[in-house]
Amino acid sequence: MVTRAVSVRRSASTPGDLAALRNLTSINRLSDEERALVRRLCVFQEVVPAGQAFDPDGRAASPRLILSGWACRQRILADGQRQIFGFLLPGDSMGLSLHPRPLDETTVIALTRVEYVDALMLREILALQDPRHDRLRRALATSRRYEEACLLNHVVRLGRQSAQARLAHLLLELRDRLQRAGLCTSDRLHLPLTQETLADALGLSLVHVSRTLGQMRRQRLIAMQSGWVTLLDEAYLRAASDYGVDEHALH
Amino acid sequence: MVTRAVSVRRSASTPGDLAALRNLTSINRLSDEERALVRRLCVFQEVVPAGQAFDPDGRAASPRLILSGWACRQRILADGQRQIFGFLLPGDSMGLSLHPRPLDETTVIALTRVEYVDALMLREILALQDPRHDRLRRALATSRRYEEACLLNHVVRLGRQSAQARLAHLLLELRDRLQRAGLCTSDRLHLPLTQETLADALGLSLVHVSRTLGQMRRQRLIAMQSGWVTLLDEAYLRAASDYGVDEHALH
DNA sequence: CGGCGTGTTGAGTTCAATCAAGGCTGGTGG
DNA sequence: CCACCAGCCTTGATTGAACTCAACACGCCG
Repeated sequence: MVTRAVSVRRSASTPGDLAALRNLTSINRLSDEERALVRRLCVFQEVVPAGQAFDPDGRAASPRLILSGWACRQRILADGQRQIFGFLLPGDSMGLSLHPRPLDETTVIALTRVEYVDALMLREILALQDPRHDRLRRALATSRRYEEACLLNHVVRLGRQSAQARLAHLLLELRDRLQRAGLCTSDRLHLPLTQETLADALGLSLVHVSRTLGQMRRQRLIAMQSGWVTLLDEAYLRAASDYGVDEHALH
Repeated sequence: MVTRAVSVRRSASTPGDLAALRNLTSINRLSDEERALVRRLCVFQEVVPAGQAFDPDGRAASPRLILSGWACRQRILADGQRQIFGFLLPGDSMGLSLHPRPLDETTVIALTRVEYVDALMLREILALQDPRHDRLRRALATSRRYEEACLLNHVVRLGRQSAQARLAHLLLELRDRLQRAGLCTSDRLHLPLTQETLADALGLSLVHVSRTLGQMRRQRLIAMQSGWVTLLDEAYLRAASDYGVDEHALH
């Protein structure tokens, strides 16, 4: 049970903003003005250590923009089981939608140390509908739609795919997302997730994830070392997991 | 493969509008003016026979309000398997959101004969942001949020629940939705779904759905006859499927 | 009547869960 | 420095849940 307060650290330095900017601009080129706006936000930079919940006290759910690190949306069931709905990567936002979404009500947990900026002010600025911020607003809306599209893919994985297909599909999706954010190459990604986390996302047991990954390694589909994954046979992985090229075609 | 054109029938009579109105008003009381607006829409009433796709040609996805009958959102995988994302009941809408959502891009299939109204004009009217239509707009937004909340529940079912729990959970959810719409009592609902449809929604095989339902019948948890389901032990079903009372608390 | 869609049931198989043990690594404290 | 522990990963053995294949029953309809 992670219920301690979020540790806070304000800082004028902006080490992480590049990642976030890259992600946003890869979706939709921003104006200099918007870029500067995002950069100014980094005054509100804060940090959550790994394993800790954002908004531990439940109700707050203040909007945030992730600069570095991984987080996930999850629900804990009555019997203690966990289901992960999706992952939040650098450049992703939470709670920024002007129209509240159920996704924004889910618990968010930091999987690694996460640097983020409080985006309360950003939300207020965007709510003004200033046309100068159109591109930024649209970029963030696209990002949210993308998250929802990933949720649909997640349903398909859970409902209709084998353990190996689920893993392959998720790896490809994460690779695509990281690559958009300029955070990985086409065949190699940093995956700071424990196998237990993968299991809770993919509806599998920890043990079976370990076995399946081992099997994929032996089949030379992937290679893993100290948190880095190499996709050795992307064509096969795509075919085996029914991963479409156009799945994420959003405008 | 269902690709024939949607059969169209215009009619001035409005037999189905009551259900839709009831559903909308149960979420948020409408003004007389809004009620009249919805009723006037019934000029655009049309019908799709069971098994047919809405927008068969792909790209259209015109907005609609379902008056009677059941439909589902689904995706067909490369190997022919089907995954159902959720069900659309009388009073539910599709494609009405002003901000396009991935959910609205999914294929929608009529599971029974479906009466609906084309809501293109309604969407245009709502886009005007006329404050007199505030309640209606909010009711529809709530309905969309509800759909998204159901999608999250769906993920939990698929990821972490047994066959029996999945069925129990889904039955309770459908009961709640139908009851809101004034279309069923607290313990008895009309379920016009084949077991194959249930299987494709719950990520199970047709055969296993049949077995599990039979088992639930033998355990006196439910009773079934000719498309009607009776929940004989709601308390047990709730507990066994971890179905929360407050799961659908949306404002 | 025969065919089709749907539901049921049995037998055998497969995939993934569970239980259990051990290994590796990194950190902590004696 | 080393002993110890905790967290994470791996592997084997066993169990169990759900799948597949197959046959058959039922109602409906042309």
